[in-house]
Amino acid sequence: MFAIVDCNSFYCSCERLFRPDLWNKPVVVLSNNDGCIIARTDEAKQLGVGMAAPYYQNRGIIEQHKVAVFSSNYHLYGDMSKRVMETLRFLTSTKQVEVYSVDEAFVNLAQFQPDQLTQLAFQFKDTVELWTGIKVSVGLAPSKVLSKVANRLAKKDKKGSRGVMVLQTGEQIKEALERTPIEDIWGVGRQYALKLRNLGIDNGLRLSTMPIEWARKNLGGVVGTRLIRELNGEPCIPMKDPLETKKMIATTRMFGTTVTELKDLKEAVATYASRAAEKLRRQYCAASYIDVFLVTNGTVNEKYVYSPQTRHLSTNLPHATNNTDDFIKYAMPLVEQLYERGLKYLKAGITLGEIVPESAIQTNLFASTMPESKRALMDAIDNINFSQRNDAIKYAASGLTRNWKMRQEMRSGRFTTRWEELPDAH
DNA sequence: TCTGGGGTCCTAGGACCC
DNA sequence: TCTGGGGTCCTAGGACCC
Repeated sequence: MFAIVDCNSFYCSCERLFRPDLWNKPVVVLSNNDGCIIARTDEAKQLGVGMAAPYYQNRGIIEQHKVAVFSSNYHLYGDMSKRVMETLRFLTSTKQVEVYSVDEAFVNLAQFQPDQLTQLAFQFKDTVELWTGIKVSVGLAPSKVLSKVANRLAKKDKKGSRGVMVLQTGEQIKEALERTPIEDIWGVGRQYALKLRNLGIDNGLRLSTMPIEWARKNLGGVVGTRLIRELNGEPCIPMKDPLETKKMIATTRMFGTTVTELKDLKEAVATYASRAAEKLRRQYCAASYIDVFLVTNGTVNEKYVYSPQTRHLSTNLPHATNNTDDFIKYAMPLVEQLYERGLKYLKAGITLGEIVPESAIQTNLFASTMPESKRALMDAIDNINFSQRNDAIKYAASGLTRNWKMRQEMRSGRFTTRWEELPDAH
């Protein structure tokens, strides 16, 4: 059996922790650059605020109903997420918890008896809420896909289910699948939902009765066959090893305003390279492949139409590294080659690939390896930047003025990770 | 003019997830 | 005027090998 524990409107719940006056009031959180709505509470949902919808399209409703609006505050959400995950590990064991995303985790329950499960599910919920203040929904079932089905139903009917749904018997599973529209099945996205609906397959139960071979042909091969099996209670998606490292690391951002100058693009990419290198060092890895991309949108002379175009270039480094200045050194020429005067730039990003453990860096005979002192310097920069403020120390290539920097006009305090932003108690 | 039957590795792109 | 920022897995097709 598997459990999925999912935080309710996670980003909004984090904001409410420090704003008790917003309890039971509509709240939304915006994406970087304050572009889209990426989290909303039930109250905001009921007002008709769309998910992942551009902010400006919902501005009318938001202002009319005095919905509280926050820019995203990833320091706060990241820290609260850690606390939730630690609680789950405490209740089971480190090895059985798979952090699936910032606000949800799978828990492998193989070690528990069937008659303990319902009580355990409530224990997860009550303990997380007591220790962190974050409300969660819990779904339990024989496979990961079914646990997601259970979780969704628990969330939909918070009063009736008290936030917990356990699917153990065939009857329970059947009924739950019948109540789940096809597009709400984990693994069925927009394309497949359309295809399935056209075939008259409109809920989870119908999909579960389709032949495996049909799924292989029509739902993405192996992925489709796994989905059908999971719906039938056969676990096919294993728990992920928490020690596995990422295969690629990317840092990309929209610009706060339209960028046209090469200098600004280079500053932005240098900044993203620093950030990506930090992520790499945090998992004790090194990379030898860089891909830089720019997204353009028409020319400076044309009138504005939203039709973004991506261009990218990559290069292989002579040896794997996790040193920020190596990445900047190799990324800058790529930016220069990609740049074309007269275009408007919306967004840029960098992806690092060919990732290997730091300990296994294959050094090129002719390239000098990173000396000890260099790694110590990187560690020092990371520590200062984490404990003080971001970019307290940065590379000159990242620029000082940063015209392109994203907007974050409504961000709350970093209450749990910055001493100077600790909330006052009155 | 015609012309086997395997393999491997790589890239691009689709589809999905949060 | 205005549309996020990450990731994963899989397949198809081309190039190349013997």
